[in-house]
Amino acid sequence: MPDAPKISDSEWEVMKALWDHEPMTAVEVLARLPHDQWKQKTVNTFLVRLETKGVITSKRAGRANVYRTFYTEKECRRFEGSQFLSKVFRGQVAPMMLHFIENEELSESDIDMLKKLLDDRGGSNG
Amino acid sequence: MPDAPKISDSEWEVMKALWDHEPMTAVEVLARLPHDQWKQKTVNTFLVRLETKGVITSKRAGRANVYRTFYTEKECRRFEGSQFLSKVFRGQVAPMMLHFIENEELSESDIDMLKKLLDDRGGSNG
DNA sequence: GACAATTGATTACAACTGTAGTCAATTCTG
DNA sequence: CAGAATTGACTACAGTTGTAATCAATTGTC
Repeated sequence: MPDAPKISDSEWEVMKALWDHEPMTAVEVLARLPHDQWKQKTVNTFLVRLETKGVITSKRAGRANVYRTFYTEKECRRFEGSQFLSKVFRGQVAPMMLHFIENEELSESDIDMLKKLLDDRGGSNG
Repeated sequence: MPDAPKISDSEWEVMKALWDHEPMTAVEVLARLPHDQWKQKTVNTFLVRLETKGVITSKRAGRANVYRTFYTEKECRRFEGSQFLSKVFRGQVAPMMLHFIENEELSESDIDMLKKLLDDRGGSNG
């Protein structure tokens, strides 16, 4: 998978809607987004831009365009994740993990799950 | 601490240099950045913009402006981190952690450290 | 003191983003 | 078929970002 192009904040919202229910028309995408977040035309613009960037594709079906994603959410997360890691945490994974452990809410079961995952990845304090 | 304003990718590079060695003049900031990344004038622009945004401050010292940060790296990480989390991982911390565990390099000692941290946060699989 | 060097202030300019509106073609509807 | 409704295409326009150059003031240098 080649590097996904840069997806803006608003475009990410559209992408998440699309990943959840693709394929969709522009009207359907709007309906899937939080109410009153954008006008229909705004969503249209985002879809056009995303297609221009090569992140989604479209096909005419009757009167409307039907859109579907070209990259998976996982792929885009990989791209954005490594960008974020290097920009904000200087590429240092452990400090980043520490940050999130300290700053975000983790349930007991989240913690258990993560510990199990870390066990699978090795280390000796399991 | 109020919410830090949005810091762009390039501005983050400047901020990291500043956090490491503040206070600095524009010339010193450039010297601290990876060689040939930007021209002096470009770095100047970033510093001006960061000050306009209220992320750094400056004081005239002789012929040059001396800059220092207004927000700590930790504060900015909190802001960017939660933005990233909600944008890319829909606010779900555990899937995000899982993603990084699966996609980024973690040394044995990183893993041990993280497990200890998780132990301190609770959970039963310690 | 005249000229050179330094450095901030101001200006430039295109691409990307957020947020739509207008125009025009297509398609229902009666 | 004529008018209404739908929907894509195109256009708009300001703010942000990347990337500097020019202009002007200040400060060394001989």
